[in-house]
Amino acid sequence: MYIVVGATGGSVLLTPESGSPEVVSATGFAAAVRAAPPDTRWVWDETGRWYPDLLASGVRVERCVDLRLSHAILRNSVLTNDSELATAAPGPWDRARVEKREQDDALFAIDEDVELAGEADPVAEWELQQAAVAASAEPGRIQRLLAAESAGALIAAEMQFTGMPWRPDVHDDILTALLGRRPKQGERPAKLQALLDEVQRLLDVSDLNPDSPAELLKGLARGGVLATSTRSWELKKIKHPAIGPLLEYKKLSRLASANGWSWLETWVHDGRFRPDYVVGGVVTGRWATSGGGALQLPKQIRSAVVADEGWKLVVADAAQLEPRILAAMAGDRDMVTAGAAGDLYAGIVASGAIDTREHAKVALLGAMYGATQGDGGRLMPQLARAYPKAIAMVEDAARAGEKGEIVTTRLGRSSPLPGDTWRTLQDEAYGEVATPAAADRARSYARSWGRFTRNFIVQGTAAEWALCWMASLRNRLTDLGGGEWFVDTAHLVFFLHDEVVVHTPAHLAERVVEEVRAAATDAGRLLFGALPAEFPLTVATVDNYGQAK
DNA sequence: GTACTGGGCCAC
DNA sequence: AAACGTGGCCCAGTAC
Repeated sequence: MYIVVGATGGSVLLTPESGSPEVVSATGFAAAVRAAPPDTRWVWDETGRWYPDLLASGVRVERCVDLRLSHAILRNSVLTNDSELATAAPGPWDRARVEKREQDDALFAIDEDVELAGEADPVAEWELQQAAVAASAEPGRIQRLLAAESAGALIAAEMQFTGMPWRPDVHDDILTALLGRRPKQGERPAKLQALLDEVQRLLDVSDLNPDSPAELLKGLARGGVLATSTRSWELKKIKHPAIGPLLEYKKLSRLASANGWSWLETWVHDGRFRPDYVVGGVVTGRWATSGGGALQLPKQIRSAVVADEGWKLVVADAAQLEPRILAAMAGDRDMVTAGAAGDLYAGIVASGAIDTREHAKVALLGAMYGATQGDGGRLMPQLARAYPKAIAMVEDAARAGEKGEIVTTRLGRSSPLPGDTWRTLQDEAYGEVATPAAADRARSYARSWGRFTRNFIVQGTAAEWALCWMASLRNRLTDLGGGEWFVDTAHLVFFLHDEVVVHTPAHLAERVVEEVRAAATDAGRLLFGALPAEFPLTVATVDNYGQAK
């Protein structure tokens, strides 16, 4: 049974599947959720607008429908493109998510432009969405995607609520060891200054400014070092005594500016790092984060993520996820078999298709990214001979993109159409006044969009697998129990594309490991049914995140 | 002061 | 080895 949640004035309007609507206060809403049967599906406009307050009141929601996220999928999906929802003009359900800051300003207060009584009525939208799914050629497919996306929204809110355990003292120790003591505002950390002094001395350029690429290039030139750019991998090729300390300066300088003391003060509070996850924030369906750079935590500082006393971190990542997704969605049994024993790349070598593991890896990555040069590009024909179905699938996706067509993931997330510039360029290339240069440019843009669609189907389907994995894991962790929710129970605290971190009481850790693996099997079945595609995990039970991998 | 862009680098 | 996908963030430089 579902209950649609809407706002009316300062109150909450609850419209159940059967029975009459009810108006409750904000606090009454939390009580109503607590009192409802646990399998109630709460249908609301946006999870980030309702769930944080419920969590703060100690109320957990098992299932929801996030109408905004679902709307975005249904509007674009080829599986529902005939629906009333998809053919209507863009409306309030197409707006961007409510920013967290705005939510803080006005918790249950309603903005004029998102007034729910009118055209943004969640009851009407919910009906349109159900109709769109029901009329779809494959309702089960899109249904699973919507369920996974909404579960993801709940998980994102819960992870932000609990936060990832973070020890500022350990972080500070790491910074101090690498950079020296925390400097005064506007000063360079001691070790950075020492490295810079050395670079300037070795180049004999006393005013070299390392922090501006353009200035650095000029400074290097004055010291007799001719570089074409200041990229680390370019500088590495140059033999000069100043290059070593310069590269070290760049590395440490990045750490200081991106994840240094000011990051710590801004993003870690009360021993927790609480990133703002943006579910479906990437076109492919991957998550993004806003603020704190949670998806780019450098390995250098991961040991500051320390389990609480008496707790453990279970860190699990899906090994070679994207190539396995490619094999499974293409139904390429030979490639699936190559991955069955554990290491897919080793399996490809064992099958005789490619000579070394390293070559197998770059060839496969090249197939998914659209490599044309280097080892990746060179090995493609070999890979295509050994695994024709898998390679044909990504090649077809690339050809579709080059023609400006839409491609779709396993569960039904469709790619956007290329923009106006793209179309104009293509049209010009075939027009009356076409020049060779225009044709080249058009071809280059077309190929570029082909690489996007090629990657979209794999990355997007991998994102679906990861959502199903997490959704299943969340249910399994709930079933594990252990006491008061979050206080005594294992829960997700971090997600990174193909990797999860569970914070768990130490005595539950072994069972969490089993559930994480079982959830991966669930995800494989949800996406690929009976096809025996393996999605092995690397799992580590550790005291700090730095010990994993 | 704010808004935007490009260079660079971190993650997957 | 360095060109091949998705991002975010920081910084410097520039335009307004």
